[in-house]
Amino acid sequence: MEYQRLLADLEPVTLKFGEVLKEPGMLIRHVYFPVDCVVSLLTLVEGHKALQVGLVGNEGMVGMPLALGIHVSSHRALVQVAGTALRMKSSAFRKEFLQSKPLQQALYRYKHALTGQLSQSIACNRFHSLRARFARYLLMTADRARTREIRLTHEFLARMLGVRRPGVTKAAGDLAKRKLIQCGRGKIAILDRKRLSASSCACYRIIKRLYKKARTRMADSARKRKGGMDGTSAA
Amino acid sequence: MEYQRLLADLEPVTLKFGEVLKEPGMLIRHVYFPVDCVVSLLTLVEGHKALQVGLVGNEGMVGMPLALGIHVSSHRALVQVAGTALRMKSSAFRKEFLQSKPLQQALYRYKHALTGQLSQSIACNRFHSLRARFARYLLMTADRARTREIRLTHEFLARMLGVRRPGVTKAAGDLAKRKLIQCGRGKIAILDRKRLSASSCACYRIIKRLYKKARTRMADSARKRKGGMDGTSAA
DNA sequence: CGATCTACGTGTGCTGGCGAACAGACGACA
DNA sequence: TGTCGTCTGTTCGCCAGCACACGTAGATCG
Repeated sequence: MEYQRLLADLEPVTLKFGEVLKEPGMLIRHVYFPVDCVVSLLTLVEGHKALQVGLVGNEGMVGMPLALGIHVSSHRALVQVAGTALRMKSSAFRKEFLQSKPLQQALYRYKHALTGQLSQSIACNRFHSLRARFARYLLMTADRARTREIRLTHEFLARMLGVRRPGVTKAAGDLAKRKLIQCGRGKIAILDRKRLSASSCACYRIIKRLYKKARTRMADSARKRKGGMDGTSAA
Repeated sequence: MEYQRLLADLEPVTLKFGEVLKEPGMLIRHVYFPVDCVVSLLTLVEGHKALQVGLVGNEGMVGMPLALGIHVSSHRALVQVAGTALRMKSSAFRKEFLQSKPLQQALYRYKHALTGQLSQSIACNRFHSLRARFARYLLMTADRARTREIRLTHEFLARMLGVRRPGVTKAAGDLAKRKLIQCGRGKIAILDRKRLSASSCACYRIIKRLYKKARTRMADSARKRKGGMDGTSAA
């Protein structure tokens, strides 16, 4: 099987919350396949602000420019939910990538879905209320972390969403009053996924569908063998 | 030379304003290389609204999913400035694409720049004022149309920017008062590019730099031979 | 077990852009 | 040359989210 080579180059790593895997303009040294961690892709604005533009979990890879032959990162990649990932040196990745058609196909499909996510996010940021975007954010993160509880502060969420902190507190308060989520100090638990999804904008479902279309057995199978996954597929 | 084959498959076409080249979810039948026309990539929202997420001129291609092996469009592609383009059947394009490493490289680089444009647009839509975004839009369109005057109504611009029409009128009025632009019925002329650029957000310069990095001789040379270009490079 | 730090909750005034609506102005075409 | 349709200019009330600011409650640790 051709993934034998791939596996040999994959190295399991533990990623801590807040770790920065990539910085825009910097050389990409490794690609990461998240197993149970979640990584945010951020665009830096005016030097200080950093807005989330993409979210990568088990379904994807951090370091996508390499698949296009670009060796420099265009986003900041920030570990948003700690966990494990499989890591590979850029050189090894390029070598495998050029040799394996299925890997190419899988990553091109993923790239396409990621592009769709970006496009949708532009519209989302233009038209949708903070509350809807906040709900979408929670759902997308929970899906990728495969957990009901998210350990993030309002302050952090505000940065990701590009809004003020009290705005997040208010949005969270609203949803908590309606028993869709439950807030604690530095953590948010989803109580009612279904109704939370109804409170979020359609972007959540649209993006979910994009990744569903893009998914292939390949990436998952590589992870299962090496990463000790639980075998359930990402939502 | 390997572009000889490429040229044989390229067919010059005239594109009228308002023409829709692609519709999301539809099969991609042709790819287009704009010569002196400008094409907007739109994301549809809630069925009726359509927000501009990308702009394609001489520097790029319409139908990029094909370069990733995806045969279905993800955006609406709308001709925003009439003009000519070189068109190629999807099947011919795939064939050439798979055979030509330089073509692959050029398009992957372009794809990377386009991704950067999307990322930047997310931040732009979140943080920047209508006036700044309006100025950016004018500059980007003018750059690609290679003209000082843009023939678009406020109504149309409002749709592209995802705002109300009076909002555009106000933004245009502001800039006109300061002699940066001049408004006529259904047309806007840029009077002072430099100061207009200063009024736009940094996104304009950031995106410009992205495309500058991505540009290669290749795409231009193909166009020059067949398209009768003037030889100046896109701004 | 008290000090301190971090995170959450709330308030006030402000503004950019929204929705709707109307009036004036240019231009094409009869 | 008048008429009509399209495009532009402006207005009014409204609200989400901003900037700034202050108070309070869990956590942590000496």
